[in-house]
Amino acid sequence: MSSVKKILIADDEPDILEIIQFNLQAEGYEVITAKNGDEAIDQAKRHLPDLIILDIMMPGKNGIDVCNILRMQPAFKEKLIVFLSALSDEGTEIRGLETGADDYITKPIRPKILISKVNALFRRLNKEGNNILQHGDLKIDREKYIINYQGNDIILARKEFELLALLASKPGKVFLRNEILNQVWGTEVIVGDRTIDVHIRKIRQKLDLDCITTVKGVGYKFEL
Amino acid sequence: MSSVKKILIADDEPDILEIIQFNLQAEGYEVITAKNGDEAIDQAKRHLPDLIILDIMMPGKNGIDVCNILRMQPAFKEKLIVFLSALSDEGTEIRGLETGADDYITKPIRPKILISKVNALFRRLNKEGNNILQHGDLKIDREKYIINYQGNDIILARKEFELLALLASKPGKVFLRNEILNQVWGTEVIVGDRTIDVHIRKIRQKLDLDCITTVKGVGYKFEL
DNA sequence: CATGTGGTTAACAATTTGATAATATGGGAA
DNA sequence: TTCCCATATTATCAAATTGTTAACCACATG
Repeated sequence: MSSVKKILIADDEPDILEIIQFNLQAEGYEVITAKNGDEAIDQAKRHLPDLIILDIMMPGKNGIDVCNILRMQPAFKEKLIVFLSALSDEGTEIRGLETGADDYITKPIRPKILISKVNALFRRLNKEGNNILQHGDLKIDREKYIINYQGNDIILARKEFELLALLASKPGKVFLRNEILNQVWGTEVIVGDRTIDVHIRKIRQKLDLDCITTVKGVGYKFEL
Repeated sequence: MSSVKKILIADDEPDILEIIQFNLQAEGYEVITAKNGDEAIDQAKRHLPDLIILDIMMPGKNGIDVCNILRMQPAFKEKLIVFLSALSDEGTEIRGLETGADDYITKPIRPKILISKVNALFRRLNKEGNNILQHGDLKIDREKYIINYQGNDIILARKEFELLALLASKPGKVFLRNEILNQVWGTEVIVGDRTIDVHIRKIRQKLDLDCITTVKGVGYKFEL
């Protein structure tokens, strides 16, 4: 299973904020809120949400402005952005879609439809074949062969990467030294026991983070 | 520019069919129509449209049925499918999205919004496999076999071009040497391993730009 | 036929990686 | 405490991988 998705909602009407937040949380999403455009940009940068729902009509920076600003930054080029607005104003709706939003939701909010749309967006995103493990601030992208911790890319050598990816594929599970050898080195190759330790060491060193626990006499496990 | 997109519209109400057809054609799309579900499936198979707009309420097979049937076939797994229905019936709307539709348009049709949505859908789709790849100052025109960097055309030989185009088709993704061989050279041909390196070298040389990263023991990736 | 281009390969250089040996550390049992 | 054992750490070296250059062949073109 992939990790919990973060959703940022920006709207100046507290009622709407609450309705959406409630429904999305009930669906298992992690929700962050913002009461205006500037706060939305702030929160977006801080939390790097997977989906951003922007009300178009907001005091100060409106939703379209926010979208434009965010889309300029690489971190938000590929994120999902959805607009929210009153059914009536057709003009802004069009501008919204042209700006590079991924969908459009009209008020009044119909919770079930909201949730369906959100689910559909994520489903579509996942189809794009993402191979990313995420646990907290740690992202392991098996396609890009990149580890990212708190926004910084960390480069691991092949064996190191594969070892970490294996352990992180089932957080909490203790992998026996044998399992590790089979999965990472294959059944053909025979290497000494210390070899694993050395690789574990290098991972721990490069990721300045205590995420691999030794279970003495058994093996290693990944956890935060 | 990429090729003209084909759109199939299925609705049992001739008026609506005509409105949509007129507007989309005015926007430069190629339009195919169907008056019911069976005809829609027929036309879809014949023309392989890029986008299918299905009215939910149709005599015989309804839109959801059609969607389900088409989605079963590999050729339509990745195509865009959009539902069309009266604003009122919330239940079917949800079922529609759960079925695997990409969006939802409510009647009455508002032409401008319809067009914006359609454009937005294609824009999103084009982010992936298009004929013109653009990343920063680098343009890769797969149709014309031309690379343009900061306004200057750069001439690459065919293999060089195809190799770069492949890597750039998924920025960040690491392509294994095997993948590269299969995609650029085909499965029949067998060439030595150094061949890839040499082509990579020539690309790096001609594009005075550090955009190809070596991932040792794994492959190469494109990124800025 | 001379010339140029594209594609492949061989040969060697440069670099990185991974395995091992040697040694240190730390927790638990006697 | 002292010993034992499993793991941690470090440095080192061999092997694997990639980079670079030049040479070669095929083929098209004038």
